[in-house]
Amino acid sequence: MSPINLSIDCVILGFDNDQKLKVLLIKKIINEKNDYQYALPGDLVKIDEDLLTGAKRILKSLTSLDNIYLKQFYTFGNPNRTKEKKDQSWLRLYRKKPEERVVTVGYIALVNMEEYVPQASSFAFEAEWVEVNKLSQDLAFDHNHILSSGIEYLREQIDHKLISNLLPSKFTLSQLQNLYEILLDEKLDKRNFRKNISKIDVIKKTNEKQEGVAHKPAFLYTYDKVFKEN
Amino acid sequence: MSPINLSIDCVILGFDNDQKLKVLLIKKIINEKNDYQYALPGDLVKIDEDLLTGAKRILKSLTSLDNIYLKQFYTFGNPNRTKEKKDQSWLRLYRKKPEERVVTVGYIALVNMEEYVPQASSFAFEAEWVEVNKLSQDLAFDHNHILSSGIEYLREQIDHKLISNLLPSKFTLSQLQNLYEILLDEKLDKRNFRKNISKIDVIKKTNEKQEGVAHKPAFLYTYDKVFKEN
DNA sequence: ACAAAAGTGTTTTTTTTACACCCATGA
DNA sequence: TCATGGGTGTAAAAAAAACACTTTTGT
Repeated sequence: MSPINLSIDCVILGFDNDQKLKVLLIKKIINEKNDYQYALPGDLVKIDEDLLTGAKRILKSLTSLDNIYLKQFYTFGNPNRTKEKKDQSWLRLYRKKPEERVVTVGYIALVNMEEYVPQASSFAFEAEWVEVNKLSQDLAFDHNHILSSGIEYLREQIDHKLISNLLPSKFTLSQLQNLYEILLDEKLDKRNFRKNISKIDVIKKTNEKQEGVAHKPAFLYTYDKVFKEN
Repeated sequence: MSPINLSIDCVILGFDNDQKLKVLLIKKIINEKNDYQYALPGDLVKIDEDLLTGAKRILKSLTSLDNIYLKQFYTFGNPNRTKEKKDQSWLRLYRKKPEERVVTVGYIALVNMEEYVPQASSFAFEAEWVEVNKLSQDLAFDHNHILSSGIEYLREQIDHKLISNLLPSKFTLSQLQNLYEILLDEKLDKRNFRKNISKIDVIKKTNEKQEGVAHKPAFLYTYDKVFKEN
């Protein structure tokens, strides 16, 4: 039985105040003419590394993002997922055995685009935020499918560990509501939203307020320290 | 980079009318003295087989269970998950490279113990239903952990595809309620339960009734045909 | 003084829970 | 006729949804 390669692909979703959900993609050179292809940051797992450790290493090596909370969401094992013509060129350049099957484990994270600024390295010659809604249907391998599975996973049950990673350490309730609205893709009522948030005991109000805004400054909130550390 | 082996492990939960949740385990011979070890049915994925196809093949080859709806729930990749002493003996007997790392994808199913009667084959010399609550803490590899993850996954959101596989094609609402109570491990109110079920549009009442029972016969219900086929 | 976002409570509607008796059958 | 599980509705409580005005700041 010949070997199956194992890789990890990271769905990194970014958010800033422009109301658009973005995904972090890398550009990969696929031939000597410097043609490129967009892909999720991903690579092979090392022989002795835990999957989560691998996910963090790969993400850092391709985009320099570090200290990100990543969560496994699904494993993609279609035997033909790397066999399409569009993908062979890159595989032949970078993989010792480009014809071999690759099963990939999907990890997801949310990050604050202002706090985490990606810098391409390794075989990524660029790392770029792309608006999810404007995404063309031609990512590498089955990455369009992996991306939509990741987003779907996220919407199914909002995960405060993921969210707390995205937000700055102190944030306003409007920022949080904004994020929910983008993730859920629906408008929420401000008063009801605040009632609900007040029931979440890992979110705490601080005494601090926004500064330098041309309106009534909002109180800042934070995720419980213990919660963030686990 | 030396290869990573990929396997699949199946958490098959069984249910009959004795009110106990059971898991299907196989017995594996671990040495020449015929000592054995309990394990979840699982084996290596073939080089060119889809994960779901592999899960079905492996389950069938070890227990002869066929035509089971299986669902992927998590991938377990701790590099030491097969490295414990207790597991080396079996690995040396059956695996070409017993020292190599194995990442395993967990699949889960629910089956009707009366309809699906396991028969051991391949390296399983027995296939046996074991009550989950009475399970000793010494399954092969990290299978205790995989089993509890599977059960937790199931409880988090009841999946009617899994449930419809478990139940006979026609069932009473008491059978269904019984199943919910075992899965959720709590008593449910009969009237409220029926109100809720009536809102699930893939569950349909038939005109048929139970026969040969020493009490008022219950109407039989069924999952929508289209639903079962997808 | 004005523009901009912050903050705050009450009523209505919907959903969920609690609860008890008669019915049809086989033994 | 008795034991067994089947089947049904309503009221109370809890949760969710709808809704508008005043406040604080910078310009």
